[in-house]
Amino acid sequence: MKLENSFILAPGIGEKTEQKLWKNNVTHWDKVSQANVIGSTRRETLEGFLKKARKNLQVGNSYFFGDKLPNKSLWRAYRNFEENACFFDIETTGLDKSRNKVTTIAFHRNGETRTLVRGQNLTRENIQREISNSSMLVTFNGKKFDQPFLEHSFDLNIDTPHLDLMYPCKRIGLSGGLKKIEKRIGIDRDLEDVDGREAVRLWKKYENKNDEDALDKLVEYNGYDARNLQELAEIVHQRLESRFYRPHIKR
DNA sequence: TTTATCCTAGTCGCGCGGTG
DNA sequence: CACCGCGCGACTAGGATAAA
Repeated sequence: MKLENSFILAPGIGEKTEQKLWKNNVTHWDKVSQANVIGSTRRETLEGFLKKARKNLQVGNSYFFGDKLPNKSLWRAYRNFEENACFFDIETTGLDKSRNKVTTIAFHRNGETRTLVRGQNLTRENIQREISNSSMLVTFNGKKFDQPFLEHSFDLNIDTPHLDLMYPCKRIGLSGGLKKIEKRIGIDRDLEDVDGREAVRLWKKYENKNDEDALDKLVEYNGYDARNLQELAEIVHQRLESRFYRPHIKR
């Protein structure tokens, strides 16, 4: 499903009203004019809003929808903005953003993975550019870890719509950490022996002993993390759709 | 095993739109 | 005009995660 199938982003429309619309075959913005399940006052308000929404969709303004959709439903914007969605993941020297440093960041967008490395190209400007070129950020637990860590470390203020897959995963019964979820739904991963802890060691090896192989391995691991997020997003979207949309529409 | 953070889900009360 | 259902903001409780 796409944004054009959603109505809860409009003021005065909640889940119940949206489901009523769907049930009556109003499954697209373009069908609102034929809607007879809501009164004319509501319909006119809705159509006025949809006019603005169409404009913002046309120019690809994801921020408009990020503001209107509750986080719980942000996944509905994924199909509309996946082209410039940025799947990203950071590696650090530890958990504490006030004590530890970012070592590498992998950005995966439009099928390409770009990695920033501390001491080479990991700069505020490069991060800023990656973020501002993105319609939407996609992470796992990034709302609590990756984004705040970046904001603190590089004095950034990130307001790009951010789809944190951890919460949708929980809704469809997937929890226990990213690696565990990947295994459960059959996402392959090389470098199975590497985890966050090992990532810290790899960085130390590189930094202290100039071990380029360690850095290569870290970058490769970081890239897998980012790319796997895209696979996960596909699966999560599919499952959310079949659970929270399809049951409400006529076939 | 901890820590801060942000989520979802649930409840409550107010106000409004729609209905008869 | 009286009632019901819904949206919605405010609030609370509880669950789950990051990397080491």
